[in-house]
Amino acid sequence: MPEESAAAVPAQAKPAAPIATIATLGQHEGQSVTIRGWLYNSRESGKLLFPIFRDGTGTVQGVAHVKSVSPTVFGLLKGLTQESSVIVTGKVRADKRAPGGFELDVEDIQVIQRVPESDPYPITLKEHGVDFLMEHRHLWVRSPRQSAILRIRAEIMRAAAEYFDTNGFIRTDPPILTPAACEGTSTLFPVDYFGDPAYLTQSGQLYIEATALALGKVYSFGPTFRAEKSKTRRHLTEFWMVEPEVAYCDLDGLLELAENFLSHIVQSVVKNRAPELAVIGRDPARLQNILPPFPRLRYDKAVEMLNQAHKDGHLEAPFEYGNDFGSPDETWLSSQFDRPVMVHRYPADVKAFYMEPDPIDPRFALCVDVLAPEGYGEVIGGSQRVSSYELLNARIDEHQLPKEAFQWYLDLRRYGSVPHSGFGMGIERVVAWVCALDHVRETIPFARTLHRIYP
RNA sequence: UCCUCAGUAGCUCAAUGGCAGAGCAUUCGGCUGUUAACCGAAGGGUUGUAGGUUCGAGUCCUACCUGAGGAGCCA
Repeated sequence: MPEESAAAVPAQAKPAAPIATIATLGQHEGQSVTIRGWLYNSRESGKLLFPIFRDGTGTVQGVAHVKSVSPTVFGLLKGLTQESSVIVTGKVRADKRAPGGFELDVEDIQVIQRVPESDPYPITLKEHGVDFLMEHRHLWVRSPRQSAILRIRAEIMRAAAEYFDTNGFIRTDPPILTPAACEGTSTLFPVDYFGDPAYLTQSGQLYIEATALALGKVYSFGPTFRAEKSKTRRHLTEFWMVEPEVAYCDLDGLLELAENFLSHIVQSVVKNRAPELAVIGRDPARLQNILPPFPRLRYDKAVEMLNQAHKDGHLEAPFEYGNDFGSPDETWLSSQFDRPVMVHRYPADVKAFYMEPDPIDPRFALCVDVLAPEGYGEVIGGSQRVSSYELLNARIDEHQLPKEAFQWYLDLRRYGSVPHSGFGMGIERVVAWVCALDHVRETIPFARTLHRIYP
């Protein structure tokens, strides 16, 4: 700790009690412990005070009676302001009335910084609007609900990396600054690269195809950027994506990978983040059900379902065969299953240039979209990649992509081309689904959306 | 880019074209088991901006600004 910080602590005797976190108070029942945190809220009833402390791991209610603590401690606690930082010592006591099962009988307290009444903490315990909360995101993340979501996000990211790291994948992160588009240039953020145009990556896929042909099984994990002017509950301009790419893997192998990967992530959250799921009110029963195999659904069959749904009045617009699914279509489809549904073999015309055509019927692409249940829609998009040099070359021409920029990508088909497959999974959409959130802006510490880049 | 909705106290929201209001927060007082504690009192306003209609505009009209939801596109 820097000396300035140490000097800011009131000159009192060091607390004799061991440091503990609120999440592990149950291990210290009957003992005195020290909590380092903040005042979340305070209820006062005359000579009896109920300060609620938080420390990032949870919240606990303290109890302080005027006769049970020193006049100094009582004076510090009485009228203490929300979010003042405190180091508090007290005895852990089991109490049926406490939401977490334990209370803290306060013995001593140091106020590290007292929030002044003249400039109170802006986020009260009452309701707030979206705009206000996003303007104060740097403080909003302190709320128990937001903290729990960020803990679940961290678990999802940890479990994703764990799955690949323990299944023979090598992490190879692609560049974030790129010379050209992966699929067209309209949705890229341009940057000035020493006088030359460059762009922030919108997918690492092309690069990890290269490392997959070097290392066999690889994955990347990092931020991606899309300058799409989308204003919906599932879009961010900056989001995190995890992308595996596997040499000698076909579409069937990719589907197996996707269902095993996704269920590992969800089961890890159920196992390791049960308290957080409880804080946000998410029923773990719906998540425990997310086990392989996931249902497979051909595009043709999905279209039949959508047409029937339109006839039955569940969907407003009739679905036109050959199109990609719109948001309402995806939402309806994904709400028909109790686990993620894997829609495969879309018409090649509506899909990306690098997707391998189905040898049985080349009008369809060997691709898959994994739609999360409960109406959350697409969380994974992937495909088997074109492995033929001639076909890929022709596709690049058809899509009028700059041939020069793709020479290195074509090299992958010149020298030892093999069937290979991969997918991308958007972390924020998975977090939104696992946490049952209304909007992805709560799934990332500082969301970047259209028209919002502060704080 | 298009469609729809919203902007009033620090926050969440009321106010038939006719005196600018409430709850929370803040301040003061009360309360020995409170669970977004409660009870009493006080302070707090250029109604997003600029025009217009009207005896009179928070309210109606026009433009703009800001935000939200959705479409398209995507993970």
